[in-house]
Amino acid sequence: MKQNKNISIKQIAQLSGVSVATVSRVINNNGRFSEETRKKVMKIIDEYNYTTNMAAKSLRISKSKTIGLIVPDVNNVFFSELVSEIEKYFFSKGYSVFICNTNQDRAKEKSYFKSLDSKLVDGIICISAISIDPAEYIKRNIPIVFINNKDYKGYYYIESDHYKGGFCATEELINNGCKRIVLLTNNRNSSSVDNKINGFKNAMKKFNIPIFKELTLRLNLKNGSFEDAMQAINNLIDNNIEFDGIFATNEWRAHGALVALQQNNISVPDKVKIVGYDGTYVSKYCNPPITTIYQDKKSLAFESSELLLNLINEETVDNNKDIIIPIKLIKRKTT
Amino acid sequence: MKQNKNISIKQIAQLSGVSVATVSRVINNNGRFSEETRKKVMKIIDEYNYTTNMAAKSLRISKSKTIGLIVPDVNNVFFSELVSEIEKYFFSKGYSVFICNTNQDRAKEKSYFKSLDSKLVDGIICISAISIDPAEYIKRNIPIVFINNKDYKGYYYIESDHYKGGFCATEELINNGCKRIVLLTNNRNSSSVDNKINGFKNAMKKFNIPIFKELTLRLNLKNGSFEDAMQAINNLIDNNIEFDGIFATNEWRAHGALVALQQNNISVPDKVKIVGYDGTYVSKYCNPPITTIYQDKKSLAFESSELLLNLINEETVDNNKDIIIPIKLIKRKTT
DNA sequence: GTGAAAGCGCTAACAT
DNA sequence: ATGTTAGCGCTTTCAC
Repeated sequence: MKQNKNISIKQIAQLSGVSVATVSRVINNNGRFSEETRKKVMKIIDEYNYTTNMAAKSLRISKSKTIGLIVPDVNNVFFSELVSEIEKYFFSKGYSVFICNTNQDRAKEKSYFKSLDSKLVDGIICISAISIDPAEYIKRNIPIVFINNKDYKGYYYIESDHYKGGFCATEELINNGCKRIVLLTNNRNSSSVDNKINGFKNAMKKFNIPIFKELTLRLNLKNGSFEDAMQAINNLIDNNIEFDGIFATNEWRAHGALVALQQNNISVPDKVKIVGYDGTYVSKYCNPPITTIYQDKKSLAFESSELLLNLINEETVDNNKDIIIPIKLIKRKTT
Repeated sequence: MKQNKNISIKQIAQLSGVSVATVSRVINNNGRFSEETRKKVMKIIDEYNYTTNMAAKSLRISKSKTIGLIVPDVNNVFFSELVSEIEKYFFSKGYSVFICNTNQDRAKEKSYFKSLDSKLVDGIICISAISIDPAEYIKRNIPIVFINNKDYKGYYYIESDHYKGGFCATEELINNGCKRIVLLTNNRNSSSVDNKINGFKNAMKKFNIPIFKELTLRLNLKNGSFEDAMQAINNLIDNNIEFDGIFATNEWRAHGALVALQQNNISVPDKVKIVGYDGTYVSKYCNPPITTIYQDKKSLAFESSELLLNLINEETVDNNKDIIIPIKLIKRKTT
């Protein structure tokens, strides 16, 4: 490295005695240059430790080797696992990723769509429970892939088999003798929640177990899933509402429920059984570990990343716009 | 919005009957235009829902309204809390952030430095245990701020008071009667680990408690902190090495130790006391909750973000290159 | 207060 | 195989 300031193609051209076009061809390996010139040019490039100015390149080719990743909350393990897998994939392909945390805030999400568009990202992966239709905010024709969300038509989406997830979770409780099952979920209407609930309902129906209104808890997120779930279960106990099973649609809720029961000296799984959802370390390392529905985060991340990259590269893509990833039940100590 | 394709300043100029220079002045509020022209121009801008092409702007002004955030592993709560706080801060200032997960991989970190440089980020925040001196890979003169790492000279850094953290953790164990204290940490030599260890040693010295070599466990990260810590503690037990206190330098290790003890029916805190480090929900929600040293993640994130932004804006910055954030002991059920 | 024009670093069409 | 050149969209200097 001869100097600290970055060098441009123009200067490389001068230093190596060729034209800028040739330098560009060498750099991008576009052919139409001799081996000899390649060496000359590469020598200078190495010597000066040249790196391309991506702003200029992006401006010129309208691609940025950059994607946007929209996520409700990196702070939640389930999402952070997806983030790290997606980042890993795109890093390996030479892309950088903008992390866009929405905190379920529509205005923020909107603003991020605009900003990603203006920064010329080549594509977007959107993991978001409530989200908005990007079409209004993205002017350029770039691909967008949704994870666990098919609320908007016309996009590609990848999701876990939430219907089956809801069904299996419920079935597990029923198979273990539960008759009064609490559904512990949020109050959002999104395809993933809907599917879990449908699975729950159909399992209940199949085994002729009644669904009680007072046991159907659709929590409004206030203090975080854990605290809200704890409080909700405490409410049931305080009001002497009986229950012997809990299906929680994420693991913070499952864990909150578990802790509430323990604090009230209600034995798990003897008196009450619990099934959680996601398959993160929350259910794995708590005490006792919680039976859960495992979402395959690696596949979710891989399939969506690969699909997005194919769409970016305009490779022919399977016409099926919906990829469903199987879930599985992990039996542990709460059922 | 009249059309889907994005519109350029040139077209806005034509549509509003002024020059591109004037449009640019209006957009950037640079003065030297009349209120009347402002209205004319803004009307077209709104009508066509114009957004600036950041690649072009970046190229021109050599700034991108973008920062890089280098982090060992978003998947670890401690880091993800920092990430989400930093992202929130920069979003509010109109910046986007590139998430760069290094997984402690030097090559990846190197590669990210280059790529961030070539994408014209305006600054970098680096949270990284082992890291490399960025100077070699960043050609442009942009500010870089380190969190919890002062291994490289000449940069600004923000860190928790790890010396005091190590000291307080150890003191807490000693005050609770521990005589044979296990130090459970990693085998990296970084300023933050060194400081924790110094705090540990000085506390031991102050109270005249001997440090035993067989209790000084500097783990090589293999299966994750939790698993490695579990195994290390199991090793001690299997080899009949006595101990009555554990200072773990993060909470996964503290939790792993706790679980290992529980599986061996060793009562915590009766037989062995544990103090962890970081102050995430890992120590808060496990059973029993673990006494820990709390790092103020919000302050860490805020101070480093604000400092970086000031440096980017070339505002005069306190000459002190080292900001130390106080830690505190959170007493819970394991001491 | 406004406009013309240069140029940031790059690619690609066209010419040779 | 190589060079010339236009132009991506923007800001900014300079002239008026």
